[in-house]
Amino acid sequence: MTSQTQPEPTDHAGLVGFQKHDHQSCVATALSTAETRCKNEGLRLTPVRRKVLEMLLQEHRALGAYAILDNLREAGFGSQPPVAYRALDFLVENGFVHKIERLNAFVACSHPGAVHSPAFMICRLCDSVAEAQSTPAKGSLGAAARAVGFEIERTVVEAEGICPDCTAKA
Amino acid sequence: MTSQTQPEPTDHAGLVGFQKHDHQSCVATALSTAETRCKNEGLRLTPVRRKVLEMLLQEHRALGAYAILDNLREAGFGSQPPVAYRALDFLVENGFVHKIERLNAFVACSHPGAVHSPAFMICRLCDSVAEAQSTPAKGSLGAAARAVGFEIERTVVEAEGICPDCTAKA
DNA sequence: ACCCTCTATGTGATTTTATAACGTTACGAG
DNA sequence: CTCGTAACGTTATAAAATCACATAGAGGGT
Repeated sequence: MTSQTQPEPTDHAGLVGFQKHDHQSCVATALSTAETRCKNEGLRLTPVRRKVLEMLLQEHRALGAYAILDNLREAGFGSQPPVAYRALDFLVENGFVHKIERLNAFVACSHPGAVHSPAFMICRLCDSVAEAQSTPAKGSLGAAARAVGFEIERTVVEAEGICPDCTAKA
Repeated sequence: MTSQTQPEPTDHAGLVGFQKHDHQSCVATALSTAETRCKNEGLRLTPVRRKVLEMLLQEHRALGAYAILDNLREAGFGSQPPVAYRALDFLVENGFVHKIERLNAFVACSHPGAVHSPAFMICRLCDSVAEAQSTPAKGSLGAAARAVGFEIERTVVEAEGICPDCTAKA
């Protein structure tokens, strides 16, 4: 029962932003980039945190905290919710991972390094998630905010729909 | 204990989109507009649903499902979660209410009638929520979606920050 | 009016998501 | 080495959402 909620060995692994790519090298690159950045900035990419990031990079889709926790347990880490949530907090705060509010789930960042305000495309059929850049302050929302004097600190932009793969299948 | 999680009698009542207005008449108008629309479209604005909508119109901020439920209980309706969630489902499906994903909470729609894709400004200090229009398909997200062939069905756009009122106070 | 059906409501139980609280471990600065 | 802090592990609990099933009500056809 312990792995009941764990995702299947994914077959989405070939997609980033719905496009094929060499997934193994993409994971490896992202991990080592993260390691470098942590070293430079004095952040501690501990084993739990690293494992969570690796797991999320491996899947190009959003995983719930409890799916992540199952995976951690199997890897020999602590098995209580705070273990997963703390690692996720660290990764989110430092921009390695984003939370998808719509799904109460988490994805690895596809544009590591640069500060950015991400936007997501979420396929409601296969659950894959692609990350794009958004410029929320520039559109009508930004205009509205300026008009009333609202100071934007952070934005959540998530589009739900059908990914090209699923469109093709149908 | 039953009203523990209920919101204080609000002092946000004077604001829509962070602007002063005659709140009582705004609530009354919105309610009767909803009634008319339901009649025209054969929708049933039952007592529970009406009560939930009224409650959300009264507060110009997001209420959690359990705060709503407390209020329903006090008004003599059923007191179990599905009562609130079902009313909310109806109201959201028909555009009378929006869910704020960031807060797992609900607000009355400020632009009833027209089909629209809303955007929200959420004050992290006072929790007030203002609704604006967004045109997600027109910005960089829309461009990204078209580029990869993602078909957008629905968008979540939520800005978190400080409202003009709270800025003034600080 | 009656029955029938479909929708909505009420309730208990459970699942899923997230946090609080507290003791222990271990890293890193001095 | 030792001290302070950050990270971890665990128990417990809170908050958000859904499932399952029984009852009540509204509206249509006759």
